[in-house]
Amino acid sequence: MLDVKFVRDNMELVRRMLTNRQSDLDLEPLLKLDETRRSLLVDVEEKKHRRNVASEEISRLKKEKQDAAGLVEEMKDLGREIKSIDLRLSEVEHEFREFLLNIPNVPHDSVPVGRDEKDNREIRTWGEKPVFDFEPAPHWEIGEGLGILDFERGAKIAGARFTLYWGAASALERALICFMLDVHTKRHGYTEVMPPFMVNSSSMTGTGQLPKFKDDLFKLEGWDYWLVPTAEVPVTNIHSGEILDESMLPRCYTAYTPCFRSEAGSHGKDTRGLIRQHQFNKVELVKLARPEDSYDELEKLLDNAETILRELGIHYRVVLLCTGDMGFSSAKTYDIEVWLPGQNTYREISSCSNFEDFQARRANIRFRQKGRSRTQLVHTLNGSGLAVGRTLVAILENFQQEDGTVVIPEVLRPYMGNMKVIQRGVMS
RNA sequence: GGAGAGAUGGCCGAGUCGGCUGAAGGCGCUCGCCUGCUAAGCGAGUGUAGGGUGUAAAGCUCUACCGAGGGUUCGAAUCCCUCUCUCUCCGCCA
Repeated sequence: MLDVKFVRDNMELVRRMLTNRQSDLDLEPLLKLDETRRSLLVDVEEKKHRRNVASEEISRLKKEKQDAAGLVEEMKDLGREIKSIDLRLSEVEHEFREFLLNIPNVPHDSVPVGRDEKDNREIRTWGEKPVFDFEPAPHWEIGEGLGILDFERGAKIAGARFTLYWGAASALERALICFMLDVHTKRHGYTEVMPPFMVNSSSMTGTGQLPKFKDDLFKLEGWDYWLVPTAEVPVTNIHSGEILDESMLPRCYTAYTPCFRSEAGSHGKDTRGLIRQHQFNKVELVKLARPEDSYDELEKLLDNAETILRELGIHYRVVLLCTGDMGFSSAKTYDIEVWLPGQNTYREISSCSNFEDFQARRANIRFRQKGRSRTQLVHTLNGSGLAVGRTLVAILENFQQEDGTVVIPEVLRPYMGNMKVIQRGVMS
């Protein structure tokens, strides 16, 4: 959520921002609502003041045993007026807030202006595409061939976009989670948390999933509970409504959670394999930082996420998203795209963003600086570190051998009872 | 699921028959004084948000907030209703 005062004072900038984001949102209604809201506020507050003064007067008169009936009558009328203005005010305020909640964040100056993913800017690459002396297979063929990924039964148990892992695949998934958490906690200094996997509407609004992206979420019938689409939601909201001490910043949290997404609007896209599932595992990195540090923290967070792929020895590239391709809440986003030889393409495996104070204003996360009386909003950041399912995909495709087996990266072997190669399993 | 107790400022904790209580008292914290050092002592200050005024900061001023929402009343932390959360006991359960 943007600050109204900022919108009011920077109309041209905000309009340009909306154009750059390919949005045709008209800001006029917002200004109108803001004006109405403030004039009602001035009116009702003045009336409340009068009432407060009169109430004291009544109390005084009564103490002195004098007649206050006239004043009481007058105040009855005033009370009715106040009530009706308050009612209108709350309607206007609600509408006003809804509008504000639907305006996307302003991209940082360093973000390239562009239409779609074709205008994203490649920042760097790491490693090289592996060379095969055979035709590399896509992961679904490898997984089914080894008997460790069972798409048919996943669909039978739940439906499309659900997969059953067997044996080495589930062990590998578990190993990846442990490995990632260990790297981030022991080497990068993050604190591990395990949050609720369902959250309420207020948390979803805090990080920006609601109200605009309701259709992408799974909601529990009869409850104000939503399945988390990413750990970003519960973890960023850990400090919602709190005022932190400056000495506590930056806060660096890492969390493993499953993620649930409806994938509405992507019918027919990535239907094969593990790329686009309704449920997948992810290790997330979340930071709360001082505004002046947040862009340095973003670079560090990005590097922390890249470390995982470097340790695994898998080729990737880092891409800076352009204005037209960025997420709604983000001010700047880097995607890490991993190389998938079986599909001859790069796929997003992590998205690292600085939201500046956009989420903090919604979730009301502030901090107090020594020597300053005003509280300030923190900056929030997050990134995948990494998407576990897609990492498993990358391992299968990058380390596959001609006989259909897959070599396990060195760093994961201690987590898998020193298994070196995934052989054909016992799916039955 | 059944029975009961509670929710007040950073923390503890008072709020009488509704009125000058944004909230006593204590602790903590900040600044100053005092003191070989430390401890103790003394003095002052110490919530958040929004609006108006101000070029801005400061300041001044108003409004709201005692779990949340609604009601009664000229006026509610205080009375009434609904909800949420916490705690205790019983039952059930991984």
